[in-house]
Amino acid sequence: MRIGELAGTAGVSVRALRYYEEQGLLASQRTPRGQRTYPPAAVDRVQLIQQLYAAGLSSHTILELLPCVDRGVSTPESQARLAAERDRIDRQITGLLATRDRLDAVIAAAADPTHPSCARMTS
Amino acid sequence: MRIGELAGTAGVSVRALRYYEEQGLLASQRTPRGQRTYPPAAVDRVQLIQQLYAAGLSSHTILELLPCVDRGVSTPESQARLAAERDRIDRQITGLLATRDRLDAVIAAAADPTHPSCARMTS
DNA sequence: CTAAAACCTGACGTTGACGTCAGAGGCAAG
DNA sequence: CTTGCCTCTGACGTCAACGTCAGGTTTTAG
Repeated sequence: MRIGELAGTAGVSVRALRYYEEQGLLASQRTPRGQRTYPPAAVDRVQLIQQLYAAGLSSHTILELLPCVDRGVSTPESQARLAAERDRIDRQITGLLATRDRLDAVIAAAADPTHPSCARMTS
Repeated sequence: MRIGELAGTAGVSVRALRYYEEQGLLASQRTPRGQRTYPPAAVDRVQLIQQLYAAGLSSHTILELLPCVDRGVSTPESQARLAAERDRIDRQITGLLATRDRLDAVIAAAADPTHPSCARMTS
């Protein structure tokens, strides 16, 4: 498949795919005229990259961990990095849970007429 | 308290506090000579701001939601924004949980000698 | 009183993951 | 053949939350 189709299927921009290649995260075959070609498996690969970006990993870190996550190839360094990122994500989840609960409490307080710390017009 | 003490207590930089004030997130009294002064409650305020930043909210959004979270003052717009941000955080948590589980699986696979998809030197 | 430390206001620099534009070429349909 | 869409490289633009530096004032310790 060509780059436009991959972008549409994986839900990212064409620019993003070229950027991933530039960062060494995504390989491509080239036609004799220089156009990029991808195997179907590239869709999963791109979505994995997106998932790791969404978790706050940088291009550099993803580059280090991709062989590990994608094909199980690992070194002591990548294992340590992997564990470190896992812990970071874990702390991030903990913080987000606390924030969500705090927002929930505010929402509940605003919806509760018996405890309006704010001015309500429901009379 | 002055800005340096607040920064040290709340765990942020002096520059960040000035930035928060610039964004309208943090008020300060001024001495006759122009130095900023804060009440003790500013510590909690700053930590709340930090918590919201860490949850991915922008300065603009925090500005909109701070009266709501901090003092329960709310409008229909801020309530909608609040619910939207809560849902976004919820989806973010879901995604992070999936990512964490994926990393855990990779870590477990690497530590498991009975299923080494990678090359191991443990002979 | 003096020197260090803290504070002030601008204002430019940083970083990462792309967006966007320019200019040139490639590819299937009619 | 040509029209219109897709693709290419290269390079500058963006945006947010600060970092950092310059040049000057204020507060504090001794």
